Amino acid sequence: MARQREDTGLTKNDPTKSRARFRRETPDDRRRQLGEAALRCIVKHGNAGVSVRQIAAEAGVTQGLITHHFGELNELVIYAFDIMASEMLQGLMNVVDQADPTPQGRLNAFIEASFSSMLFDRDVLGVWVVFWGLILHSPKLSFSQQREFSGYVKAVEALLKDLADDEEIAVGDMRLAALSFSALLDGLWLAWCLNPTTFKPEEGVQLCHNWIKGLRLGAYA
Amino acid sequence: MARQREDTGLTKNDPTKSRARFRRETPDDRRRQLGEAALRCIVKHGNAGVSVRQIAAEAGVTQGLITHHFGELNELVIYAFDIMASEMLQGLMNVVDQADPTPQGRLNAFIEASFSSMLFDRDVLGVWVVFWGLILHSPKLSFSQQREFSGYVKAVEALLKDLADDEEIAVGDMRLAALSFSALLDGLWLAWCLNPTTFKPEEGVQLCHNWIKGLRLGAYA
DNA sequence: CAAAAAATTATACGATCGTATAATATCTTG
DNA sequence: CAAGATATTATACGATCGTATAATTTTTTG
Repeated sequence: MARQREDTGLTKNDPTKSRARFRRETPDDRRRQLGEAALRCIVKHGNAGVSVRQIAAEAGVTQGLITHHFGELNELVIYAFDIMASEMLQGLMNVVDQADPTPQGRLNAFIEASFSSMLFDRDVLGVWVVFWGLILHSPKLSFSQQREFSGYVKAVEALLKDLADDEEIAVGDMRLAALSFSALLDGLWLAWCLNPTTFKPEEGVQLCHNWIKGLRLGAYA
Repeated sequence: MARQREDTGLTKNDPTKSRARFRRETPDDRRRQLGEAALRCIVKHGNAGVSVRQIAAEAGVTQGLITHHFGELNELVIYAFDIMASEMLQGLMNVVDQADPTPQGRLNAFIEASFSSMLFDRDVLGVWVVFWGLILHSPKLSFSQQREFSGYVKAVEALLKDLADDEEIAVGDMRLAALSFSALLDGLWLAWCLNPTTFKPEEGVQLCHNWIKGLRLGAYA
């Protein structure tokens, strides 16, 4: 029996303008498009979205392109993770940099942004959860995550250190304090996304301020 | 061309003793065995372990049994989640109940157990991460998780309330305080499992005590 | 001990999966 | 404008997936 031709699900890659049937793109551009398509697939279908065919279709391209540009699917996944992680931290720090340039103002902006729809979003968590699962089983991806997490905690540590310096708060180990605050943020994020009826984002903001009050009162001296 | 017979991968289900080729079990027993086999598969292979064939092989049984006892795979997954979640909370509370029966002793035991290998384990997180991913896309599983999380936070709240009553600590909203402490624990757990070099479990315990010190100093009044 | 009940196996079907290979189309360059 | 470089498509292969169905085996029961 003859094998049936596979359906590519191809829909896009419009040359738009010329009569060409597809457009050639710079490897960098195409890789970026594929990375972003991968993120959209993960948002839509979770782990099931991590698939050569689905991602290629989402990018409006045939499957072979992924092999061509990334060798294997896992490499595309790592690339997509780096896109997402860096964009997220970038977005967060942009908000901070546009805030009132006092230690208090910057930290407040960081907290508000953390509980805004930019991060406090089930779709966003969904993507992270998929990556966490992969990180636990892929050394390469684990390495990327370590870089990302280190950058995040360092940013938090800088914010807290500025506050502590400004207000002369005694803190024994600033790295640990930053770790604690990061963990609080992540934990609240996780809890809310898994079950948004548990508490309101404003209550999350309040709890962050309570944590900072503890810092001010010397709980971490 | 004739279709090739599928390999069942069957290895167990020994009748051991009689000459029977397989053993009939109570539906309850078999369901439990399949649930535990599912958890082992998830530990070993992450999301990829959630598969009828792999779970059946792990349980030493053929695939049809899963359809027979659960109808569809998703139902088995929900059952496995309930097994894991209830065993975890149960194990935690057993430790607490065997501790020095003062509010301080019980809370300390809870913290120590949270950072012991019972929970602070990459394999354990790996299972949770898989379930989180499924919870975000399965309403039925989401419902199970809400029950589980509610029970967990209530337990934390009871521990904190006993401490606050005993030491006459002012706490504005005990539910929110418990939510914060739970989030801290979860966040540290997540961070450490994804990258165990970030901090030492003892440092995590220290951070919990710092949080409680903040509570004592009135940060949540 | 025969017969009914139901737990379990056996098998099949159609989908989708990741990757490899060769053909083809587009774009750049001389 | 021809020709080379390579981005892209087209196609194939074998594996695994979830579920449905029917045959078989064990166990209970009358």
